[in-house]
Amino acid sequence: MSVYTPAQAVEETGFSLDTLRYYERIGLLERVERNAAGQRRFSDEDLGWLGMVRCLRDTGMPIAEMLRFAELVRDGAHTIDDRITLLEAHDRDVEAQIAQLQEKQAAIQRKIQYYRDVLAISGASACRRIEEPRPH
Amino acid sequence: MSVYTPAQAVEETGFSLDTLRYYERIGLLERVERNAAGQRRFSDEDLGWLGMVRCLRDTGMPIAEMLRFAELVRDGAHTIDDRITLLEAHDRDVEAQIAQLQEKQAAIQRKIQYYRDVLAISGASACRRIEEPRPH
DNA sequence: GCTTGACCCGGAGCCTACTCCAGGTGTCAT
DNA sequence: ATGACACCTGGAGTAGGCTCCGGGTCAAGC
Repeated sequence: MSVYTPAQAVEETGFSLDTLRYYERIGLLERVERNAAGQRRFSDEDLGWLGMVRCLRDTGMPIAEMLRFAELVRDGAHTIDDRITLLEAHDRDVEAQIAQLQEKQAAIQRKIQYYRDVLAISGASACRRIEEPRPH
Repeated sequence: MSVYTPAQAVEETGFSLDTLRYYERIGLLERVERNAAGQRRFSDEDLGWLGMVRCLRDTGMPIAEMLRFAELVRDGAHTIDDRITLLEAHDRDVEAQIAQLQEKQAAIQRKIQYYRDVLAISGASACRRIEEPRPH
């Protein structure tokens, strides 16, 4: 059970201090404790939650939906079904993102190979003229 | 060698008409032909390029970098090395995105499983008290 | 006792990538 | 010939997600 200064929270979470304050303002992060001087002291729980936020954010969940999730968490144990439903939907979403990235990546790699072929042909001394059927 | 009305181009590319006009304005798409009445007539080449743009956009390339790529394409065959370099960098970027998504997805799935376990335990009649070590 | 540095707050500003608007034009069916 | 419709233009506005600013407060070292 330790506490963390703002600088330490930045270090641990990878969010900027401005972002942490922003998340607190919009209610994505519950009001963080303050010391006597009014400075934030983050708890392990805060950092745990921020880890979850990072995970959701990095997988493309919009803030509005993270807020819905935060609300469910705040509302207690009887929302666990709903949390599962939300996370499952997001999981499917991430799955789709991965599939789409892989598909487009293959296209990019084909394009790279196409360019390599163009270079190889134009470099071959026997063949000075270059056909460029798809010029981009 | 066919031409496409704006509505057909929207259909084929999946971009909105506003987006197509926006891309033309910023130079991501070269000036599209107009008919006598001033209306756009998209060519196969335009649609091919837009396919590339969609691919790059969907894999997270920012517009500024797509503009760099567009410039290389416009500058002709001697920029093919640079195009390969750019696309290879992007390919690595996409690879990293996929890896990161997979990693975070695993964390989400663990969280879902954790919630399922909580439900299972709290549902078991022998055990009314719920331990929630990580309450989110 | 004074500066430096880390932090506070509310509010304004910014960047990206569109998206919408107002007013106008050409085409076609009724 | 009169709508309805698809489209045009330049410019303004929007949404999401931060990021920066100005003015102020404490604590610590010199």
